[in-house]
Amino acid sequence: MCERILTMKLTPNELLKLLSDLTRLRSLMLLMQEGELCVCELTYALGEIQPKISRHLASLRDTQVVIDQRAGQWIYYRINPKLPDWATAILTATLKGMQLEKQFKDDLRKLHSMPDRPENQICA
Amino acid sequence: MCERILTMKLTPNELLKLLSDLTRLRSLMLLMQEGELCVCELTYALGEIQPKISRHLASLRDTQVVIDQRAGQWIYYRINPKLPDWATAILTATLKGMQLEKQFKDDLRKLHSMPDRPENQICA
DNA sequence: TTTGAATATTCAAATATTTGTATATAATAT
DNA sequence: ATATTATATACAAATATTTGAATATTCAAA
Repeated sequence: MCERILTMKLTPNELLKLLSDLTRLRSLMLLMQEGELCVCELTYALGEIQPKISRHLASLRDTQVVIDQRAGQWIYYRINPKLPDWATAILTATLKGMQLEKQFKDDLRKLHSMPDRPENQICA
Repeated sequence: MCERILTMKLTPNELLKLLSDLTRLRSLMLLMQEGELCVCELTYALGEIQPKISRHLASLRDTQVVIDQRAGQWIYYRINPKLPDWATAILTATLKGMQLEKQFKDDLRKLHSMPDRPENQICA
């Protein structure tokens, strides 16, 4: 009997506002590249404090740009696979641009160098 | 002898910040759709005051997302044709999303209904 | 050379967004 | 139960952005 809001409409302006913040942008681009990451991985990769990452992920979750899934003590985030085509196209084009940026390369390197990185066997 | 700054690098974050403001977004989308518009056309189509439009166009010009060209008393703006591929792809995808929005359709309709619309024979 | 129309700029006020710090919740292991 | 780890949230302070109003500039026509 648990209803869901299925009619939430994401507008281009809303998505672009979310992408305009560097912390959210970096997080989203890592999710685009890696598929699925937990909060502690993003926190480590970006070198930011945990509440900051959590807050930004919450705004992405609230707008359904990302979805989350708990696995024990970890919560994994990924890009919502049901985004409209135009939104996916914006994210893909943005990733192309980000892949040219030193900061993005550094973020990826940092992520892969994380010690005791939790293993995510969630993705179906 | 007039030198130009040719080495200005637009980053994804910078472009996305520009796209995050609704007035700039609406202006850019009209430019995407129509090719070339002067300040008074954008002012009329968006129903905003002129200084507001001018200010936002200035920020787009300063970052070279758009270029301008004077024709008598009018100044025509258009998307910079030399944008990097990823940036063009973001704008194209955004247009796809905007074309679904009532506001964008209204803006276009308003533009086309403008009385005494200046004729722009600039585009080479 | 004055007038009017189009556009640009300045700047302080209003508004929106992001941040750090502290604290809360939830799951796991002991 | 208690401690520990991961994550979320609240809220005021700090920061950034946008706005309106006034004014300046530029061009063309008279």
